[in-house]
Amino acid sequence: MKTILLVDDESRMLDLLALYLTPLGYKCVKKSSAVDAITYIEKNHVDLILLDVMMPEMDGWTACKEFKKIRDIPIIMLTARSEKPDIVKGLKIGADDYILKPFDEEVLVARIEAVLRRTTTEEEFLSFKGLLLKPASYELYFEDKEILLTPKEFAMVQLFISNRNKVFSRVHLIESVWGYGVSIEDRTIDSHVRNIREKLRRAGFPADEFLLTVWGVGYKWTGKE
Amino acid sequence: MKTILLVDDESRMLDLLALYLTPLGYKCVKKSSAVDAITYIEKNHVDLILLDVMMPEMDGWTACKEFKKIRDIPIIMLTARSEKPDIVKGLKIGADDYILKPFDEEVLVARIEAVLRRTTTEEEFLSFKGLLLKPASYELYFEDKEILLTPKEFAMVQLFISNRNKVFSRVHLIESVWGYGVSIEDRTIDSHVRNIREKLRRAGFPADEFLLTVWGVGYKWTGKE
DNA sequence: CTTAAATTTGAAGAATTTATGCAGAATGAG
DNA sequence: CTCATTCTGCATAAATTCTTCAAATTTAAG
Repeated sequence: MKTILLVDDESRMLDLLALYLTPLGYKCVKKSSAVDAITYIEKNHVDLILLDVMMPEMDGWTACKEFKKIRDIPIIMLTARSEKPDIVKGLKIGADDYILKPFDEEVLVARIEAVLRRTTTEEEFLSFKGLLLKPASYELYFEDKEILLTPKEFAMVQLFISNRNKVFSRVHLIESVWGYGVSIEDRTIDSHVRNIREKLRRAGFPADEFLLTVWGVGYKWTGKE
Repeated sequence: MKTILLVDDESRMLDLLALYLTPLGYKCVKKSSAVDAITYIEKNHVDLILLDVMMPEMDGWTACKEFKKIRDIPIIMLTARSEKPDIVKGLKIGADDYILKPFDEEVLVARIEAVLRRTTTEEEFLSFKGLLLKPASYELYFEDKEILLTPKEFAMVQLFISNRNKVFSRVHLIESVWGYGVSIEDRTIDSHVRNIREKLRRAGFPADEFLLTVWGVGYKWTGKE
């Protein structure tokens, strides 16, 4: 069962959304502020966030960025404004889609399903030759020894391990880990790769055999099973 | 380079779309009817279709279904800002996204890139008499032995193997591998060809039988299967 | 068989890309 | 606010690839 986090300052809207979605088999969690939502996300599993753009304390754009910092959960923005800059803004910040208010049930459901369909690939944990990566708790182990990774490092390792043998260009890495439209120097990627290798090595994992440099192209994690 | 097929009965709209997209490096193909579009799709590679909903002979919904029958190409519908139920209709039929008219350049591009990013499939591979080339991982094998290629070498081998029996002039090779407008000596091509042959030969693959010199013209990769 | 043109080959410098050390900036916790 | 961590990116060195030249060789044609 998928969990959808509803974030809106109007309780009427929260009720309405839950009314539509609960009968379809979604577990709905209502939060009336971004702050509450963040607190919830940090400790619970959420499959999708429905986020109202216009809220008093923290606006939707800021909230969206904050959510993405914590974990990469798909976000659909609910916006009353149909102005184009906002749409672009949302997509660049990392929103996966947006729905214009007022909406009708069909639009809502179609959008939600579309987003879930294309983002649902999360696994409980990833393992690779003694490495055990738990996305939910942000933990990485090598033979029961924990390797402490920073958020960026973790995101990169996760991306690599779940896409083995695929070469990622630095641009691609930036888009995947930092998000669309973020400008980061290529050398910064190198720095993170170095740190990852270092940490893995120090834990006893032969990083140099698996996290490879593809000269002139990017990096890839090699190896089968 | 990605190819975008533009389908609209209004030539002004076709021109406008192409005007936006061509400078961004997309190859645009304009068709003024769904029928023409279908004919084109059947015989050509297309990465994305921008499809206007309102057209005289065959409407966008029908067209969308017809396109999907031929091949699963991502489709973005261009739809008037008024009709909301249509959005659902489109998504259910198989459209990947929609753009409301009138749109501006930023929205258009953001949408297109978003769709391309999430529909671009990968991990095809090319094989040829014991050779196995994997573009996604930048790997080339001959009978389970890996052959390490540099970026230029890899691009050339990929080009040759995917265009067997076709003669490439040095000028053509430069345009394909280095890109338009890059000035490179013809001899440089020869050097790369030599290095490729050398590496293949050393791995046990009879390169001299397949990567042939066409005297006075260029090079070609020969062979069927 | 001879000659001119094209290609192959060897070698080396040029150019590009990556690794690494380091430090300031940004971020987050208390 | 202060301190610790993380992020970012520069500078330099090291590694790899790219490009070109020129000599040797091969090819096509008369």
